Amino acid sequence: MSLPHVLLGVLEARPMSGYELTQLFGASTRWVWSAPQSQIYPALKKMEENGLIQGEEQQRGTRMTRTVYTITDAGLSELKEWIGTPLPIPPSRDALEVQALYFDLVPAESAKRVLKEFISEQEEALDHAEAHQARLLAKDTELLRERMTKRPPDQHDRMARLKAHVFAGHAAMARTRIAWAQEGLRLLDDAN
Amino acid sequence: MSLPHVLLGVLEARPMSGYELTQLFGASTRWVWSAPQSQIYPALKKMEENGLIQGEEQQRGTRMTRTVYTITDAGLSELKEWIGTPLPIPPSRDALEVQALYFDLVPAESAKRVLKEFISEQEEALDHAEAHQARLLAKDTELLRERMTKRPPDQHDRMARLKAHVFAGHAAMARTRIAWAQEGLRLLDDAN
DNA sequence: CGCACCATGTAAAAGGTTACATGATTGA
DNA sequence: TCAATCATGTAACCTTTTACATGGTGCG
Repeated sequence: MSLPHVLLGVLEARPMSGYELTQLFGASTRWVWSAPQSQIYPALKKMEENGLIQGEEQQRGTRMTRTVYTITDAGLSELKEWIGTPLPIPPSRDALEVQALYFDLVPAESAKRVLKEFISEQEEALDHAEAHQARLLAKDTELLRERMTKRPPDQHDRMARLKAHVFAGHAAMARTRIAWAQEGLRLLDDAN
Repeated sequence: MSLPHVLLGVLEARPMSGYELTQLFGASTRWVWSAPQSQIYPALKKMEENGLIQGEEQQRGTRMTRTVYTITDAGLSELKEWIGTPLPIPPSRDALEVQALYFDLVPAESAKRVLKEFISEQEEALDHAEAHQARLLAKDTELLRERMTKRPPDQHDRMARLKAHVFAGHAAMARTRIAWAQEGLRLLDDAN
């Protein structure tokens, strides 16, 4: 039940088309949420039916139209209510943990290959999170600027710090995971 | 594609019925994987069709039967291959992070309520992970004992340490998340 | 003209959740 | 006899993934 709320959160910054949203959510494992295009267009339609957003058709060139969606008052209050609602803990389902649980069944080399690949992915995630955190603290992202224009300047610092904190968390998690995997490499090397 | 492998991993310890497996995977958000009963029975059937496990019907009382599944050689090699295969990074999809990204839209009190609930869940997870880690290091869990009976004693320490390491990771992640949420509480309290 | 990008959809399948349904056994 | 637990399934629904499908626009 979260995708609509994530979309509302983005549209709170400014109106966007389905295409723009697919770019944001697409491919990049890097942002806080990911969703393919095939999920986004139907979601937008349903949200419009429910009155959470309002689509406006715009002409592009002669015979191409794009629909730009704006969050409605109803959408904004739905979003605010959701943000303040404690959600049920999602069930844990981490395949790497399962693999690690059974590392004793395979040659140390195989297990180490899995961990090393994981470490390099997490290092990339760490870099990305730190970079984004810095950009937010510097108030140097497009969406944050859009959001700030609608709010009194004395709130801008707090907005930036709260958003940066999410990516600080991302980074901290990546560091913890890397340390865990490195300890795993050490354990695998230990003579039995 | 992971549920069958998780089931294989458990059945590597000893043969079990669908019922026993549902107990293990049930409800408890606490173990490494969770799955409802309605997923487990069909999965077992399919795995038997694929020759990964072998079911044996046992009589219970007069007119009740249970099917106990044993991992086959094919199942064991499938499991081992999977354990050594680096898996694609799952897309990030953490609803709390999305909420936190928009905490500036709601009263600090609402946001703090969400974080506090999260902290107490994570504290519980932390306790559980530490306890399980200790139990594994002490070689004091039923399944680990079963597994050790099939392996030379000089491997037992390594088995226990590798499995304990998974829960050490769980614990480390919980600690990181708690620290993150506490920093969030501080930021929310900061005057704008 | 051709290529990169803009723009929007549908369909099929897989994975997961919740609810419904049924009955036997064990022990207090 | 009553309740807790043992034991196994199906059905409907929702979410997510992968793939297919189509065409316009802008620029070099």
